[in-house]
Amino acid sequence: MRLRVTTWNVNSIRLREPLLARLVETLRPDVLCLQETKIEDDRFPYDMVRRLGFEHVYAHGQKAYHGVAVLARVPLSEPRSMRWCEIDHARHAIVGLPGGIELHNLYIPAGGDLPDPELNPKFAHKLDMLAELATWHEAHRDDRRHLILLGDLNIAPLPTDVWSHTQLLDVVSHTPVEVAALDRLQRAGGFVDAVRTVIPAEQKLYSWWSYRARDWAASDRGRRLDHVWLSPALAPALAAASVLREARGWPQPSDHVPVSVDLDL
DNA sequence: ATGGTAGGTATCCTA
Repeated sequence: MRLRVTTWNVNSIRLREPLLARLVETLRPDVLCLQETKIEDDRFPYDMVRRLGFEHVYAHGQKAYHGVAVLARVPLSEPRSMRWCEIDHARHAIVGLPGGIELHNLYIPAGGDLPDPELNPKFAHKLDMLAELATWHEAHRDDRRHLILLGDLNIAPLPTDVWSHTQLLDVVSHTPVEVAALDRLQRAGGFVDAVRTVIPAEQKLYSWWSYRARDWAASDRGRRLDHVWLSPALAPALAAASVLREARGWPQPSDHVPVSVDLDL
């Protein structure tokens, strides 16, 4: 069985119905993981996503901010959420997928503008959530398990994951302290960066472009903030990975584009 | 160096 799993920060699900339809036409993902749905669960557009072919849905959202959801053509098991840093943000959905896979859909805090946890509580929250996740994965690691960790991690770890490594070293999303926190989480689960397995680290690769650019494509000042990681036992199933750059040019776009992997199970 | 845009909400927050 081949499973296509896609992650996409939609920046409001209510505004993206036409783009979700276009994504389904373009990629036909079997599992579509969303972040920044910005809607409470009882108002989630279940009918709309069912019309797009996703019969199985787990939404974990809140009003106006954050919110994650998993839409699937295949059955989901044991849907649940996790709460971190004793803050009630909807940032983490977990579901079981066929083949004994456990999927973690994450929306890591963006972290504000100032990269100093003493002065900026949003940056402190970002580092704290990453640290708590790392500790959790260290404690629960079992290399026989099939895990997918994906989502908007709001960090571009490699020099080629940003348009200018030197100019972004003190910009939140690419600071050394964030990259170290993300590395610790990756090592905690032994996770393989699926997209960089397929697309070499020498190649510039972005999944987000600011809305504020006059011409996002011409300036191309992007960052790779969206990731798909696989646990060691699942990594051999990786068959393909891609970033749908063209989606940034679709009408009324999200500032993020979909990132996908194909798994042969 | 600064400000630029988008989305949700209810007048300013977050990204």
